[in-house]
Amino acid sequence: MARIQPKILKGFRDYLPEVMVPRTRLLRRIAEVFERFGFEPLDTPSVEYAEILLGKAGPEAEKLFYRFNDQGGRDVALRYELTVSLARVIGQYKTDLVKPFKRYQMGPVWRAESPAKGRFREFWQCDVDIVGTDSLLADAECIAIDHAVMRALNVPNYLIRFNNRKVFRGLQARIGISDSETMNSIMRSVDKFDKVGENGVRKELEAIIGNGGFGEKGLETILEFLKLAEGTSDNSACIDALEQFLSGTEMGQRGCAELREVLGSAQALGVPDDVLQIDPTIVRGLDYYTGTVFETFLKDAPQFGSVMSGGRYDGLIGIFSSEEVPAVGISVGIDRLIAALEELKLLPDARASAAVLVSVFGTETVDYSLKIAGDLRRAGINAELYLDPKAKLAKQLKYASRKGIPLVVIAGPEEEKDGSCSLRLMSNGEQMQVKIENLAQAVQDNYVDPDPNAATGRSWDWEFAEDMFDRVPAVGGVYLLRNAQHEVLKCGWASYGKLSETIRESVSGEQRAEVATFDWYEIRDDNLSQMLAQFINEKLQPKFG
RNA sequence: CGGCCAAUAGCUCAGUUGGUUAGAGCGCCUGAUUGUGAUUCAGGAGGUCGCGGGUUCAAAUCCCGUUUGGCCGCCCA
Repeated sequence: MARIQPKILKGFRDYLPEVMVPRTRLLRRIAEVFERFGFEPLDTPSVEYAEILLGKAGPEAEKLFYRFNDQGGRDVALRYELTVSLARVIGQYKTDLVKPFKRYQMGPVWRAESPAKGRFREFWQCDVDIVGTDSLLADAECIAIDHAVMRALNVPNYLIRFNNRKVFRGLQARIGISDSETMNSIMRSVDKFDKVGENGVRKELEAIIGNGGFGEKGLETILEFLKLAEGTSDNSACIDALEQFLSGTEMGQRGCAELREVLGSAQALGVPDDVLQIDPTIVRGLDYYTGTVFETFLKDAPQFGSVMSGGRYDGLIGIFSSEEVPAVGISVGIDRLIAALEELKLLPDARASAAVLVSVFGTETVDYSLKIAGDLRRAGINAELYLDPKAKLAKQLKYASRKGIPLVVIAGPEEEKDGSCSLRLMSNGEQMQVKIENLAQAVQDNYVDPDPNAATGRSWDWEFAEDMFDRVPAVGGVYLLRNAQHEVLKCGWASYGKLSETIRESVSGEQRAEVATFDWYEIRDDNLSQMLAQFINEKLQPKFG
């Protein structure tokens, strides 16, 4: 009988464990941020009635659906994106949902288009939306979420460029275009500004002129408008310039007022000014955005395009409801983001779930190894047991090495005799003898989580450098500053969430040169933190008091 | 959908006027006096040369068809 060839469909992918481990960590971290902002998860079926999913998709988009008849002859399709299902949920459970409805949803979507580099037929979307409020605070929250996600993933040098569609509508009024179809194609062209540059946009616009709607003068006005923000990093000056340019158009004035309000709220939420940039060339290619729009770029990897983007779309969610439902949301381009982080070497290189492999020396000592593995697991440590007691030790070590498990417990008859075991560090081959009652502690002390974002609750010997502070999780507790000789210079404490900034602000300019490293310990009780810091200061009498 | 290119071991590929039993590197498995991995040495497994047809004494090699993959364009973001 002929063997069936193992193969997968074009445009579909396997996620092997080595890519799945960092991927799920990343997704989990993003979900944590969403939940920190009070969003709940939602999931919906991947197959729905075609009439629902097709929604208001035009005949062009319809071709891109995986659509078929099920065994009962129903006309169904695989979901094309997540927003339509959200709209259906809003319409279907209207009275049950608390408004504004805040949900996040991560899952695969399917598009029957031709696969290309970075474009697949099955890929993940990761959406977070606020439905049912037109408050601009929601828009500002979205920008704050964007910023928080980038922070949580440890991304350096990102820029959130944002704009407001109403500003563009003001421009439309200014030029005197009334046809919204023309305006949509103009926006699609402008959206390519980054990719094709000013001249590319000019060419595209010239092509549109042929179809009527606006003339040479309008084209120059558009290009002039697009360059308003060029060279300035001062956002409020930028808004002023836009406002002046669009004076006399009601929509333009409203757009600028919204921009100003969202910017102010985002700043008040703690988004620093230098990651935010007003940019009139950001319009998003999709037709349905109505207000705030934004995109996020990595300055160190701009070729990947926007890794996270979103905006307000007040007309879309209401298609299954009787009234209009305002909404604002973000979509994380998870595949792009992973590709970009990989390029920048920012992906945790964790390949194994296990922190430690418990090897099995031989059939006589199996139960001893089983006990050790059980103890480690009860202590909350991810421990893998080698499953073949007859395998040579060399083979077991090789197994750990190939899987990227950093620690191996070796427990033969010699160790069993005195209730100990050997703990081997695969990174350098070092081995230590440990009593089994101390093993869990020893594993914890020697396990370096490959994910730099993992909040371990305590950490030692962090280099006292500017970029490290951002990696201290938002917790409270006690910290120690040390000099190059590892002597304690200062001990302090921070209340919940303030650890990072407290450490940063704890030394004066001249003291700073002396500080080499710092340690921190998470403590959830401020009183306890304070007492502990006081106690340490009394005991050690550190130089900086 | 249109154009160009490719398809030989798990992976990357060599194999040239058609000629014995199709090769290399990497990877994988086993071993090098029995308690130590990613280095070294020895050995081993693994291929109907994408599939179908044709030309020929003889095809991985030449011809036709077909399928799959890649790049460009169209489309989509």
